[in-house]
Amino acid sequence: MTDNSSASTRIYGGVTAERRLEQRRQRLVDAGLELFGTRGVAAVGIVDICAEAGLTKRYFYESFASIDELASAVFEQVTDRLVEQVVPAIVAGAGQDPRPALTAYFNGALADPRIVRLLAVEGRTGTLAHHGDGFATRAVELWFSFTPRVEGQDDAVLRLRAYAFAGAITQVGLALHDSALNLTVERVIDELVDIFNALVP
Amino acid sequence: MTDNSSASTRIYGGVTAERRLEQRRQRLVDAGLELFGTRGVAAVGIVDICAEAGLTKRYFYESFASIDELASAVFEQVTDRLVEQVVPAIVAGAGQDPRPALTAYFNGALADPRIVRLLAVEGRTGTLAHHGDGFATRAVELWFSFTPRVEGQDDAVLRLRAYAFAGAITQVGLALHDSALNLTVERVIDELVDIFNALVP
DNA sequence: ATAATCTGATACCTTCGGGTGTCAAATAGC
DNA sequence: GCTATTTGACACCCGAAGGTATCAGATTAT
Repeated sequence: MTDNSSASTRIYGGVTAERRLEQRRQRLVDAGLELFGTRGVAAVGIVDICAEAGLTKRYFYESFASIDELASAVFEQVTDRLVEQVVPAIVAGAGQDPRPALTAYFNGALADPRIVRLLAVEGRTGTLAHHGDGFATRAVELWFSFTPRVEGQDDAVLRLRAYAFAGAITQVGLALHDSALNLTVERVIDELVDIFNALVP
Repeated sequence: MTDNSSASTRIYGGVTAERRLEQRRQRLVDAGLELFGTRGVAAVGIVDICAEAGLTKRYFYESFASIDELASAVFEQVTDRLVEQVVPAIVAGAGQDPRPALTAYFNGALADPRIVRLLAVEGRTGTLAHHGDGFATRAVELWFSFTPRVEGQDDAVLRLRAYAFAGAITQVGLALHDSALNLTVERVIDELVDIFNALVP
């Protein structure tokens, strides 16, 4: 049963109504990543989003009911893509070599200041706090699922180290952009690998 | 030359006008720590501050020109006190034993969720970003001044590790409050000491 | 060609918070 | 007791942003 049975739905510019809506929605999400990732969620209004997306309010409310709803969508899209990129790299490392995973994380997140800010700052405040917690949980679970359990090792301690490492990566990502860490990409990844090995004995 | 020469300044409730003003200002700063540290700066208005402080707008503008100005004052007071508490502990450790410093940091910052949030989240956004950077710089400089330099060691790498450790502490502080790190205070400090030693070879 | 509908711009209403001013009650000096 | 100052409460204005509605022009189906 296709949606064609609906009364009014035309083809414009050669694209389906459904697809046009989807494109507009994506433009709004892109605008959200840009503005949320640079100015911060709290400093962005609906009109700002529309201006950045090249659309009008009308199309904002077509896809979202509020700024927070858009922010959620942006956060979800960013984190979903990140997991998609990192998980295969973890599998490739086979729980032994952390380098592929860290390289993937670097390319997928640390390389983009907007994503760094979204994860490190915006994901902890306001409505996004819930999503941020969810992402942190996912990350720690990933860590657990790929870290070899040592007999007699306390789980709580492992968990603490997982959070510690997550915080370390995040802070390095922030320092990488707004201050001067005069290091090449390879150098930074090397250091992250060292830190990882230092935390997982 | 005392300020008594001024025309109009009475004693109320047994306290000087100057001191009354100072007390009101401090009540506003306290209210700021409470609200900024729980709801976040962006979600707090002037009337909220006044309600929390038990004062009216009039006395807000007596000491501050805007919410951001109050936020700056709160941040400065918190970080100043923190440095006052931690620096002697660093000196006590004599650049060898990190435990006194980490214990002091724990008691002065990690133990209070409002301060954790202020440092980890609010200090990175909006007007406070500048102050947050300043505090991070102070912390890293402290790290450098008390970390023995190894001959041939790259400064940039040391700097990266300083940021990494700062991020680790911050993240552990966050996890400590909003999720369940089932560990005693002593245990957490023990782990932080271990992580410190792992990062400073 | 004509009607239907999609689009984009803009006008409008409403709410909320910042910021200022006024006023009565309380307290201190004389 | 009487005046002046301090205080707290409240009323008011104004601009910014959210949210809704209207309208002309462009595009497509018949």
